[in-house]
Amino acid sequence: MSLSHSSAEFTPCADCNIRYRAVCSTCDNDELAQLEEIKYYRTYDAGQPIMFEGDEMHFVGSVVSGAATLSRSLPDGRVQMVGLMLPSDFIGRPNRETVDFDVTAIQKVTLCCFRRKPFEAMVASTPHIGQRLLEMTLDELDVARDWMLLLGRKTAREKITFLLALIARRTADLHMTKVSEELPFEMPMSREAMANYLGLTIETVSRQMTALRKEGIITLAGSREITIPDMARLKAETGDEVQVGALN
Amino acid sequence: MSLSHSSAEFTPCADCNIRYRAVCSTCDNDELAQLEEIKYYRTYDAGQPIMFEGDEMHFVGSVVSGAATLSRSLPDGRVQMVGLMLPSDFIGRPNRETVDFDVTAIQKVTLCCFRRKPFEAMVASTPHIGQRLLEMTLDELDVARDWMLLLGRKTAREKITFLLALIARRTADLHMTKVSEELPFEMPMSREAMANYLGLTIETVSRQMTALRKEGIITLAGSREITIPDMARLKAETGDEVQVGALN
DNA sequence: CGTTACGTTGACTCCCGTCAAGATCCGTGG
DNA sequence: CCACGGATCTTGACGGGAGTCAACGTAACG
Repeated sequence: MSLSHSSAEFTPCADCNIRYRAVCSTCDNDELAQLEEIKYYRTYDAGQPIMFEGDEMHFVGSVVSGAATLSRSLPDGRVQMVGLMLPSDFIGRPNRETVDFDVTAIQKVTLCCFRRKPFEAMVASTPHIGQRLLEMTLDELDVARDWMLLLGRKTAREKITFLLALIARRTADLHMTKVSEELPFEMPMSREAMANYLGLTIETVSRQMTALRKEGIITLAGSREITIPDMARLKAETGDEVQVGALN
Repeated sequence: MSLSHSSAEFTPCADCNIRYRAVCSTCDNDELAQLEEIKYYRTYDAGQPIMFEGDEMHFVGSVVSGAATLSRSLPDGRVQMVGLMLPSDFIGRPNRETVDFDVTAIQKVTLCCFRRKPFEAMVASTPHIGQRLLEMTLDELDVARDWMLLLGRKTAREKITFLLALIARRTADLHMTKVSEELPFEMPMSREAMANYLGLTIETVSRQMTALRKEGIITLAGSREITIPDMARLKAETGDEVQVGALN
């Protein structure tokens, strides 16, 4: 038999790399012990589906490592990414029977899963978890609203440069490099995923990438190895910054 | 002195029309009494600003009647609506000092306000409120994600017909009319608000409305009085439905 | 009746999507 | 090791949908 996922080794919560950022970050030791009872790990390879829209939701859980996407589609096949789930992000919704978007691994991803029913019981009995979940959900809502501004009002170039700046910044944060100087990073997603994130076609994504390269705003080595020689110059293209030197 | 808002008569929570849907819906009598201590009403006329992005958030609260919008903007003035707040919806975010979008009344709106600090204390001490707030926030996130699909992937015509169907349905729900037959309703927002909702220009909105009128999909009496002779026909234009009769 | 805000319509432009052809990368197997 | 095939990415030609700019209509209101 070939499962679409595999189980991974058990890590004690105390040693977990997302211990202080995930839904469990405000739990005390007793609460962690309870969670440890109902948790298990799963990993999915890049490209593998994790859940399908309409499926029964058997578990909820946190992204421990890697990346997954949430996406919604129209009946004719158009797809829009609606969530990019990175380490510490929480997937699934308590008190909801079915999944309401497709969840897909875009990199090899490890999830810390909780069976839904016991988790719901814990949310009800453990205010800490509910409070943290509220905080995280409000943050996600904020992100979603910025994303709406991007989808509704930004040009293709602004969308692309915004995404590049976002990923570059996150990579820099992760590696503790300073943003001031030359910034090389790897794009964690395909052109198609970028297009679905930004509400564009892959052709437009590709053309914009080429244009940015030709203008020297980015350097490409292969399609995913990107260097940003001048972050300010990139940021100036996102539409988010006031243009200081602008005439009028 | 002319304030941008006025205070409204006090209504006991027990008599409130959003008693069973708002953030307080799961509160018991004691908890309601506590809320009643810190609540006050405010009304704003159509078009009036309620909060500005960046302002200190002095209060949070529920929409009791009327409608307000949340919107984000780019420095050059482009605007995207990111929330449409209707009766029972909750405005503001506990544990956040500043407002992060503009809040504007689009109809005469009455808010049931709670001073932020005491409300935060209640959220911390009253699990009921936090749980309800979590539920409502998750619902909003769902709405935001559908909205992202609309903004990123739908055509102008699909956007418009979706919005018309949405408002028509909500009006029908409110008046308990059956959706089967001819459905007249009033658009609660200007062409500009529609454009900001949909990520379009007012000209495109106007043109699409005219086109729909000429095709007999809607009837217009004035710019806001709309009748839908055949709901199925409107829905078929939204892109959300599988087209049963479609060849291939 | 003038003023002002709001909505409609037209002419034109251009950005981005569509369709199609190549190019590049990569894993698999002969 | 190289050939093959498929997936992914790039590039080009082209067209159309939606934006821009401008003029005009219409409704609301003092």
